[in-house]
Amino acid sequence: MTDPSPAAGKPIRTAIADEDGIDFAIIELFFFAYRDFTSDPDQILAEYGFGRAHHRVLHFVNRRPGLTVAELLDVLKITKQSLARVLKQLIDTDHIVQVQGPRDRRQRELYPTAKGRALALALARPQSRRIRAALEDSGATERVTIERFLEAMVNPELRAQIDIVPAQTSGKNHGDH
Amino acid sequence: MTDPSPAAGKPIRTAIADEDGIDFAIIELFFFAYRDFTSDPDQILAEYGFGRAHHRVLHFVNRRPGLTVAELLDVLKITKQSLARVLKQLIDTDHIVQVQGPRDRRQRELYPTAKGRALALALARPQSRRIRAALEDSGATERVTIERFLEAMVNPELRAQIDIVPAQTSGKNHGDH
DNA sequence: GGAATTATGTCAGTACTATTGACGTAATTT
DNA sequence: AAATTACGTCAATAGTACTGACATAATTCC
Repeated sequence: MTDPSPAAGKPIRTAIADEDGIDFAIIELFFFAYRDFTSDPDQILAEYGFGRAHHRVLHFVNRRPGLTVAELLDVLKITKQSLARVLKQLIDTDHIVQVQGPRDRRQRELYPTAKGRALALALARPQSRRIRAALEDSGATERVTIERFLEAMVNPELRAQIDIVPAQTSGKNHGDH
Repeated sequence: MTDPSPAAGKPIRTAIADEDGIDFAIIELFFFAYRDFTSDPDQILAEYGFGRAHHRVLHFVNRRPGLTVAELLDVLKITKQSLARVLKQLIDTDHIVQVQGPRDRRQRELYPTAKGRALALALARPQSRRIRAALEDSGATERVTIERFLEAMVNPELRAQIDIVPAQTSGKNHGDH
């Protein structure tokens, strides 16, 4: 069980290099960065018995209040069934409310409650703090550089969704490219 | 079921803004970017009946050939039980071989086979392509800026692990800080 | 040498997130 | 009136993770 079976291939003892010009450094960093990035809210969510799926729903309902279930499914790229349980829990715990669509009464517009808004903020706070610290640490004076890079990492056909994000109520906006 | 129950909070109709200076733009971009970043290898993995966990194991075994099971657990920050199934499958399919530790015979050093090396490369290729394209698209001439930012996003105590990555066989290395 | 510790493997049970497929209801569109 | 759309729900399944417990072999400590 310890030694490879006779048929098995021989062990390769050299580390994978930048063969074919593959950027292993950034691939790996992206993994570590995202894992730690999500670990902050995970701890808060656990107190509520929630998971990451709840976070994502809560985030987008706060970002685009009034979006419909179909729109939410499209943004999250998950199935109706996957959303169902999570959304139901958020509604039952009074973090999100459904309002019948004004034009189309089949639709359910999703809005955060004050409670849901507060939780979304609490979840985002440590993430934002981490980002700010990282920008300072790394000496990236240009926040925009990071923003553009991340946006360029997203599939082109999805970038439209991102730009849907409404103009902020604060004065800050960074153009609608 | 459509209208909120009487006890429920009222819907908040304004989008969450940069309240408290929270960087929602980058939070959201990070989510989209990582999702698309992982979607490329996911498709390849599906052909083998593998998932993301297999990818991560394969990646690190290729990056640090000869690491032990304990070291792998430490890097991935998962439990022995979570690793077990995935590692077993990779060994059974001849992507990874175990070699008894030379000094400590309790240890199992993990090495990729030629097959495992090839799969790791195939999985990394589209990811690296996406990164390169994103750097060009976003006009980020400084790859290092992105690298530093991502590294700064990682928990400080974990950065040591990242630096363990051995010097590449190619001439390229970026200091061993 | 014997005891404690370490490295690994395995078993049982559970949780969360996700999937596909099917079906039902109400509302809108054709 | 018929077809389509939006939503909700049921059943079954998969992948990844968890905790806790236990076994074996090898090493280290006293």
